[in-house]
Amino acid sequence: MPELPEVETVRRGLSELIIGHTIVTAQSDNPKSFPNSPQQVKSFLIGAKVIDIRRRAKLLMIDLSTNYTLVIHLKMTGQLVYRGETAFGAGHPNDSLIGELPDRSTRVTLEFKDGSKLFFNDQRKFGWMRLMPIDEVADLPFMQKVGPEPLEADFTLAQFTTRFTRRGRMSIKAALLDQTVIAGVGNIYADESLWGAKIHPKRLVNTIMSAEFEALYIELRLVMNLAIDKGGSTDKNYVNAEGKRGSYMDFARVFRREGLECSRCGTTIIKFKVAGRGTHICPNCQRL
DNA sequence: CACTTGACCTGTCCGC
DNA sequence: TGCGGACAGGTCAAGT
Repeated sequence: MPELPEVETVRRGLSELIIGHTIVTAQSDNPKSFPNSPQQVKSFLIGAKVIDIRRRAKLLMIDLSTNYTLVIHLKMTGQLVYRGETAFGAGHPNDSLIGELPDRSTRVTLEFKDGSKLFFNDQRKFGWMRLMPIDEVADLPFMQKVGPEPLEADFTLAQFTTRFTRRGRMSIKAALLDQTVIAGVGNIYADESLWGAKIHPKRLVNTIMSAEFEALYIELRLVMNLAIDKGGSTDKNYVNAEGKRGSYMDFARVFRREGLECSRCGTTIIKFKVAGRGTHICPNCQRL
């Protein structure tokens, strides 16, 4: 499930692959995945050149020479995979997680002038891409209320702690997952950072000590930066812009490790539900 | 207003 | 082997 590190990995990969390319055709099989009208597509997407690719929280924005942008949310199973005409042809040896494209989960296909293509795949159809004027992005309700970027250099411990104060009666895990508190945290990095900070996910925010907030602030940034270094986490579906897996799961300390030993104390890791999400902890390191 | 639950989807896995 | 149901989780709308 793409969270901040996965979306950032896709952003970096796509930046290398499609900036400067001109879109010549666009096809979609599903209006929910790509709701724009044919007229909008013809006027603002076809013939447009890719100028820049940005990320905010878990959203990607592919900025175009028409002053429009493709805003994209991958949700749980979305993939953005680029294929050159020859580099990843059928049967070509590579370590891609997926095969020939398009396949049955392909929702949108963009073709560039040189014949290469960008595929938006999404098994569960929760994800979407939407063409809109660049200067209207800031007006989206989500953009109005989303919290700060946790990896920005100027994001301080004081800001981090303050963001939680209005969520005092919520569990710390629910607050971490709340995009209006901090941007980009999902289930994987919530569990991983709480283990690192030795905080039980059900602890109410107003019981968290300042030293624990400091540990969580440090761990969250550590874990997300490591995940970006490793190209993100591939649990089931996630792949980067070349269709390849991320390797953070090889370094995960609790996520999807129920039944295995905690690397810090040897206690068996357990799984249960918090805030409606599958949650993994070391019951010895993380206590209520 | 603060917070929780259900809906959106489809593929996979488990138990009978 | 087939089948029903639980489960996976990001976000928004609806409900408490």
